[in-house]
Amino acid sequence: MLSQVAFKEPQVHFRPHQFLAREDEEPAVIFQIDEGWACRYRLLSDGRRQITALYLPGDYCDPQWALGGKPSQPIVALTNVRASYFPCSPPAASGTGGPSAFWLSLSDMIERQTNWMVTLGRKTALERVAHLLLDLFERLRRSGLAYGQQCAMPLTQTEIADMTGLTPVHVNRTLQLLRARGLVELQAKWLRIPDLRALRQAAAVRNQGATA
Amino acid sequence: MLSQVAFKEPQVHFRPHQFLAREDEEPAVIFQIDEGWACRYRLLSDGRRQITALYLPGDYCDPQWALGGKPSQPIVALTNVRASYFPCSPPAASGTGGPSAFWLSLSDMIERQTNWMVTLGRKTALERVAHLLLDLFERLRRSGLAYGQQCAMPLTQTEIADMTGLTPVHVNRTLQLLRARGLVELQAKWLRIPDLRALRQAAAVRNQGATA
DNA sequence: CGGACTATTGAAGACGTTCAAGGTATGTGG
DNA sequence: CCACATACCTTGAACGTCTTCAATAGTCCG
Repeated sequence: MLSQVAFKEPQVHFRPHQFLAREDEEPAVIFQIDEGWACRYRLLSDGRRQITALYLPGDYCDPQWALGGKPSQPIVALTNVRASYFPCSPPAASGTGGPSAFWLSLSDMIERQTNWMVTLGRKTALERVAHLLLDLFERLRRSGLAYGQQCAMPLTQTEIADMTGLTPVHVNRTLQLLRARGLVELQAKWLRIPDLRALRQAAAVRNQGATA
Repeated sequence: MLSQVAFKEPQVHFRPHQFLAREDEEPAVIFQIDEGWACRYRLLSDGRRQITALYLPGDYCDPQWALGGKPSQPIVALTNVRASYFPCSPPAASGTGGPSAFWLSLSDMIERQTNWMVTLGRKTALERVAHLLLDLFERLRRSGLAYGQQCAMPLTQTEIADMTGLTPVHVNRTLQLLRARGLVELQAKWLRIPDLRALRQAAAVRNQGATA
């Protein structure tokens, strides 16, 4: 599939549920998502699923592959995805002054992963869902994909459950609680956050610098 | 690699509860643990604590610092710790054939972190504690610090609770369950695993290659 | 020997799960 | 345009795992 080399940036498309990478398969390339959402996950033998990373436009997928080793978890498209790709060797190796954007993005991902360990280990359902919605909004905003206080939110409640370590039923009830408290407006795959500060507090996350 | 530097390496010692690094403080050096255990954690405003990484002998602390950015979580010694240290720039940048041991260790750490997200999000108390003990044993064994089926286990039940996202009380009960089922023997800070395969199954982890 | 931390036990309660059913939206082919 | 299928969302009730609170016993170390 990837063998077709184009003149410009090589690009590739995926439909929902299509795999960008499979478990234990040597990755041929690293993707950069141009449009759409994807996720990495692990399935336990009895069907329990945990999503361990979400890839949004601009994200590398997966930066870790540049360090060597096969992907231990599959990556699948959640929506239609358009992506560029390039060889697995780190783009423009470090050493040239500051760390490149690529390595910074790896650092970001590790940081985000660490924050999620805290959320999964110690937070209530409300805090978990709040953290997720907040995370999505702020990442999309940094990429210029937020419009005022709004952004896209294509995840189903089952997918939210698999990110937050809850059941879909309880995610449903938790979203109702968040709506009832006026912390989020969420409908038709579109998210609006009336009061970012309030949601941050509800998510029990450290106050990031940017408040604008 | 780093442990084989001929001339005297600079070394430091830490006592239990002493900080190796504080939050938001520019790290001056990267440590390599020579002896003892340390951990990274985050504290929520109401006192909930989640440990997000455990550093055992041989581990770098923290490899992520080579990518730039300040540590967002403190690192504290759990036991007496002896450590070497060196500047934060990545030791012997990559490009010389395969990735260096340093980068592989970063890759290991990311992998371990991802596995912990699955455990914290989707596993029962028994599976969590089993996973932790298994993880410790296998890491120590790889460093030659296991003796047959046994290894040191200096963590208190409260520390186990802060790793597994449980309460100390429930950790206590879960350990009793593990003992009653003959999956672990644990006393006087010493761990024995009678049947590694059985414990792996109880932990619901993917079967690693090495079974010996 | 005293004090602080660690481990253990019991009882009550909360948060989230499970099971089951019904309702709503979306897309497809006739 | 409708009938139908599939996925997604919503609601209720019962249950279970883990938490919380509280008290006692054990261990370490000056």
